[in-house]
Amino acid sequence: MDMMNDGHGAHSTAPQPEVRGTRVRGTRQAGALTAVLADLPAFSSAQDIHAELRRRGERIGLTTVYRHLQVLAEDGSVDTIRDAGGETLYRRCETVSHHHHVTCRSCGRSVEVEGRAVERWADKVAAEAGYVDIDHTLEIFGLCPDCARSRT
Amino acid sequence: MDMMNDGHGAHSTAPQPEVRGTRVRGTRQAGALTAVLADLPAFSSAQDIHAELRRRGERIGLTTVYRHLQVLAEDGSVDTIRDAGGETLYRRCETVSHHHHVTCRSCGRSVEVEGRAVERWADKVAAEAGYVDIDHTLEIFGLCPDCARSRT
DNA sequence: AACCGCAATGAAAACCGGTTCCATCGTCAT
DNA sequence: ATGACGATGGAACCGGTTTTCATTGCGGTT
Repeated sequence: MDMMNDGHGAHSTAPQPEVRGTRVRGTRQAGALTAVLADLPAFSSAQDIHAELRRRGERIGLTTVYRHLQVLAEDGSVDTIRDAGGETLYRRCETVSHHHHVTCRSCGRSVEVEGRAVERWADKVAAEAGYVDIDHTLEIFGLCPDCARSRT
Repeated sequence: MDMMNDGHGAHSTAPQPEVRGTRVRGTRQAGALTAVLADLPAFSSAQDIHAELRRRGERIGLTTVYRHLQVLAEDGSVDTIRDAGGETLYRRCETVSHHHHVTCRSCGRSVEVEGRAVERWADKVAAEAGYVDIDHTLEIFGLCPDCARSRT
């Protein structure tokens, strides 16, 4: 049931891990994906990212895109959110600490916001109810200035 | 997503609405589903709800369960959340006003909590970023007392 | 009670995002 | 250059949800 993007469960693996002898290989595809992620300012679906890679002339399979995004998400290199349709969206992570997003439901652009107060609140109410091992998800959606304007 | 309320809230919008002539029909299936929802205290998937209906000897199709849950969710008669696997879970709504849930990730049982403070916070930070038409999703997961105990 | 129209139903098929298989490819240490 | 093994990717698969469409049955009418 649950075991996907958990709350940063395991301690990290460095960007370029090196597990005794065998190390992560630098492939053309991995580099291209990283490059595209660096360019995309908005949360995008794996399929959109794959399409963008193809648009740029990269030869890369959808499977590979999914695989890399999964790993990057575990690393904390990319943030993930679920849109209203349940689809997972990805974007390069800007800040390391825990944060939330205000995302444009039209274009996907988002800004990161601190959420310490909310976290404390969540932990508090959950604890009051007797729950333990608490985790939470919080996403804020709206229309960014640009999209709001062009929608008048 | 979009409201599909007929623009005639004229008379009775009761459990058994009858808007002008022929509209919502009182079917065996609809009743059974409502009954099961009334009994289930935890967030359950459409498939689980369907299984429970069958267990009770009801003849009802999975499609119908999905359709009803969809409508009830729009009505606000049932609350919905997404579990970690992206599956939608349903539960009868207890309080009318806006609220959030502290849900057990093991058994699905949940308690409703007020969230005015969080809402204000969400609206504030979003507004500061220039976003409008703000909406948000917030779910808290943990282990309920019972599940925490039996997990020693 | 018999009749009818249309909403409701539901089995099967379509859909869809995402994952797994596995044969092949390409990197990197030697 | 060579070989081993990780990386790749097209196809098959998976599971939840929606759509299709022929059939059913609720309810008002005759």
